[in-house]
Amino acid sequence: MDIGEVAKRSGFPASTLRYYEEKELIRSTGRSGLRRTFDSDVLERLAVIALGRSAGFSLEEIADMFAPNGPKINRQQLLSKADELDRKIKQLTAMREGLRHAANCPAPGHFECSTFKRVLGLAVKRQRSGKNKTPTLS
Amino acid sequence: MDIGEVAKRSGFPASTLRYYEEKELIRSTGRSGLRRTFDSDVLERLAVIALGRSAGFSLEEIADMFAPNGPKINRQQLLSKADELDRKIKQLTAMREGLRHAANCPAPGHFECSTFKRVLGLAVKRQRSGKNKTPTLS
DNA sequence: ATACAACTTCAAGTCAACTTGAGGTCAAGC
DNA sequence: GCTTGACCTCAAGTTGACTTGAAGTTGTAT
Repeated sequence: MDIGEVAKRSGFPASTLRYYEEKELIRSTGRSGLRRTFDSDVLERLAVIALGRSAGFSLEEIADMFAPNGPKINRQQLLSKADELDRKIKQLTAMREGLRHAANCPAPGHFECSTFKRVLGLAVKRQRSGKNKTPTLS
Repeated sequence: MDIGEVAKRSGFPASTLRYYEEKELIRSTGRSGLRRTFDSDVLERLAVIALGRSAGFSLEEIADMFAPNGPKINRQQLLSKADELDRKIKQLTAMREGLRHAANCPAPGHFECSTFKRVLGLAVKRQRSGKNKTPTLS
């Protein structure tokens, strides 16, 4: 496939695909003349990238997930990413419930509502360990 | 509390807190001399912000959630944010499972593994409708 | 054969979200 | 009463993730 087709099928603009290739998140399998040709499995990779981005992961983190990282796969890293996702999922779930509650809570300043607070309390439950990227309440 | 205390308790640097105030994501309740004073409930707001950011929401989107938006609360908006979160949670769950599978899948190129692909297929299941921010497979 | 739409590179531009720095103010402890 | 450290403002700088533009090349349809 050429870049235009990948663009159409993935939803990413061609410029982004070139950018991703430069950043080594995807690979073109060759050239036909000047033009890149892509193997169709690039679409799956792009799906993972889209997923990861929407989850708030940086391109670098996503690249890490793809990384063969030496001769051995870094299962440990994958698992720890999975755990990270797990925590994020719990937080998002709490936040979702908080929003749903807020949406039909009579309190005027709905972010001050006690139910919402409680839910948040659960979400932000002290998860500090060394240097964490995202700030947490103490 | 002064800004230093908020910084310490929230994990956000003071510079970020000033920035957030400027962007009207948080409010200082007054000044003591030059110095901002914050009400302790700013900590909850900051927790929501941290949560939202980690979920990949922009500051603007988060601000929208806080917005009283006229005399009436925009429940509709909150609910639609909740739904958005719900979709995101499903995607993240799929990705988490994918990662866990990949971590102990014998396949060499683990992102090419069929189980993982299937899981992804579910995650990215056509959710297009008008202009969506995040690219999707067709 | 010619046109032209779709590709190419490379440099520069943009935007969000912060951070840093210079230069200044102030409250509290010695 | 003076030093000092934590605060202040405002402008400019940084980073990640792209996008845009200029200038050139090429596959494909007429």
